[in-house]
Amino acid sequence: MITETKISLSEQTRERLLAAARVVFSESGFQNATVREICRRAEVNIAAVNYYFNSKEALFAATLNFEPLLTLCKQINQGSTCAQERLLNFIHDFLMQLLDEKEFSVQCQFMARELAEPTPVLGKIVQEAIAPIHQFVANLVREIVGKKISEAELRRCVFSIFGQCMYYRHGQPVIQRLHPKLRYDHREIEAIAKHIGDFSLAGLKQIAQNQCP
Amino acid sequence: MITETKISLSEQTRERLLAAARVVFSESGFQNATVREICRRAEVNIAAVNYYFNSKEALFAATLNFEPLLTLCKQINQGSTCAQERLLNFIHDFLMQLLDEKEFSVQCQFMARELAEPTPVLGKIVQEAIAPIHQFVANLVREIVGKKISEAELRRCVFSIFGQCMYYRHGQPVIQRLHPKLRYDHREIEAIAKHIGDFSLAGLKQIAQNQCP
DNA sequence: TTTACTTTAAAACAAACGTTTGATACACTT
DNA sequence: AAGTGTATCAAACGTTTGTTTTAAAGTAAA
Repeated sequence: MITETKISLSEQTRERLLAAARVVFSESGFQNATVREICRRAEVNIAAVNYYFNSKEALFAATLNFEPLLTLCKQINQGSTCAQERLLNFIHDFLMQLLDEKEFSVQCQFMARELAEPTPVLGKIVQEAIAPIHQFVANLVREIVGKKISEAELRRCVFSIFGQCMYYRHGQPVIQRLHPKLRYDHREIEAIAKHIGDFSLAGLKQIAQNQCP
Repeated sequence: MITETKISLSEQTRERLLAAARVVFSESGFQNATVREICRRAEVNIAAVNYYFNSKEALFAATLNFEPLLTLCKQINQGSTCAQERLLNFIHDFLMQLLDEKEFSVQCQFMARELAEPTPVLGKIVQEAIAPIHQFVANLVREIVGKKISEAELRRCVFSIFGQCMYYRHGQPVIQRLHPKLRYDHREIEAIAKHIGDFSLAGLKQIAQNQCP
């Protein structure tokens, strides 16, 4: 049992490091985040990063866990509603994970940040998270607009939906200056989700009409 | 006249510095761009940056010139077509400036980059460029959907339009991995502009219906 | 207690950054 | 011809970064 205590102590610092890393990385991004700041918040020595993980980059990779994002897609797929309804649900849940600061879902923010400033682990993130949920939305869109849509146009529809969602996160520094009073509270996120949902469904319907006139 | 020669030589290095800075800043962003790289490309000494400008930041501020972006808005306003048509024109021209690598319009890319990684001159950029063109699009949207729309909903419409456009630039590293063959040539940009235009006009019509049922 | 191993700690390392220095070359004025 | 101010240059400065080192402390087994 003493062994367990020792391991658990060691695991404690490892976990503290991971927790602090998640926070700092999501706040400052991979590049701006410093190992010193992470260790300071975790209250561990600077050398701990290279002791438990081998590098800052490996620590960053270790903080990645996109399961909640992917289970979101699965759960929505299991719901037996129509494609339109599922798309609305996805937009809502995705925005919640993306914008709600209270909810613990830093993974989504990593994904968002990676779009703008790619890090060495971008490949992993694209493969494990971004590609699957893009595919998920692409499937929904194809169901909605019909199978006659071309690959290129389908891709643009997916980009239109993600672009609208991501702008609220990417543009946050700018949006904050344009509209200082705007806060992403629960009510605002609901309103944004409804807007993007309505806007996109109407857009998709138009694209569908363009395809088979 | 000898004085003129001397001054013009001096101006030459100053201009070479500015030109190189525009390129490097737009390629790598403010933070990632190094003074050494800028000077290397301009073929001037490192000290030139702090000699002609006082700092890297002031050099960056000196590269900013949003006139072409604002004249774009004015030109579109002078056209006497309907609001829908003017919005389509704006989306097209904006995307051209944003995505076309051949056309020399780094300013738009600065604006885009600033969204994701704000620099100390973000305030200036928001004030001089982003706020005006957001206002420009907001006016167009209000013309299209009618005056009953709330400020909040109007804001979301503008974000939807810019979000769609910006995603192609912000998401470029990711998009490149998702669709390696995709290139932003002239034809592709035209297709993107048409897609976002159709998608958005349909979205706006839907929002208008929501407002006055 | 002694031994072997793991974990922590402070300090130093090497590299990269923006910036500054001090010397040098040049053009122009007096 | 001497003096003045400007432009350029190589070199170094002071920080900050991720990483490594080296030794001490702690822990479990012999």
